[in-house]
Amino acid sequence: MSTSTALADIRLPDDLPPPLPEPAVDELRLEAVMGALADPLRLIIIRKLLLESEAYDHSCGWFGFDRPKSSLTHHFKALREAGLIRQRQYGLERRSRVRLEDLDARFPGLIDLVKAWEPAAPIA
Amino acid sequence: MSTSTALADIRLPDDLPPPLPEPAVDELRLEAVMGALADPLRLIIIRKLLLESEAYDHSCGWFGFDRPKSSLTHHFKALREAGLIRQRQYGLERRSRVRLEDLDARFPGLIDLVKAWEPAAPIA
DNA sequence: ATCATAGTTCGATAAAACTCGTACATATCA
DNA sequence: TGATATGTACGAGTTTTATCGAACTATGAT
Repeated sequence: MSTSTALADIRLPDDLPPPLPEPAVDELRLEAVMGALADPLRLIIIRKLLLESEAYDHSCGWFGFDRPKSSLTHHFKALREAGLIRQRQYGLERRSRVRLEDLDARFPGLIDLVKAWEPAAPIA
Repeated sequence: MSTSTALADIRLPDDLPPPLPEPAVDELRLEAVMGALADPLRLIIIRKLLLESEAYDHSCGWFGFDRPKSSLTHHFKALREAGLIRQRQYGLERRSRVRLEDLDARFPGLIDLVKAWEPAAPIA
């Protein structure tokens, strides 16, 4: 769980770009999270991040959705503002990851529901 | 878990009024369930049924919401059509219960999320 | 029969949310 | 410097959802 010393709990900037604005853990609201997951495309996004991302964050394009860019921006923003994903700017790309620890802390079991979900129909 | 004989597993009509139209277990959709739970009032309904109902089904009025009746009809219907509650007509009243077994079977862990939820503000 | 009760249905309005085109901003690379 | 790639911001059109009043239905009691 922790590294060798207690001081290791002080996280250094870690060289990562800072996350885009997002709700803090204690600001996460179940109703907002549910609302964000009420959309099939957004469920696909989260599920794909959970099942197929190998420890890397992924840009919008990685998902391969055949949708206008402005639509994708809309959905990724919805996920970020509900607290489901964290986004960081890497040069041109804005990469996303699921806020696993935060979600597990506030809503244990939620992530498993998304993992187990099967889309009704391929949505692209 | 079971009663004395195997034949007891054949459930007799049980003298209950038939449930209003509802999706079958295998028709339950996570996105629909999430959508139904994205509303604070509907979360309150489910949570109150989970925590305060002593093995009885409860009518609309039992909840004590200060809202027009047509609004309550709307929300109870939304919950029923998403598969979260089962409703039966008892004379004048239409009593509701959470579809616990069905939800546990399809979305294990979901109910616990609602149980643990705390409303941001009293909604009435 | 009359009356009150519990809830529905309909219709209108208003507020959100989704979808997408266009224009824009910025980083990377030749 | 200019071209390209990733993604945002804004705005319009469309759809969905919420809210609520008013009229209605059906049950149960007096």
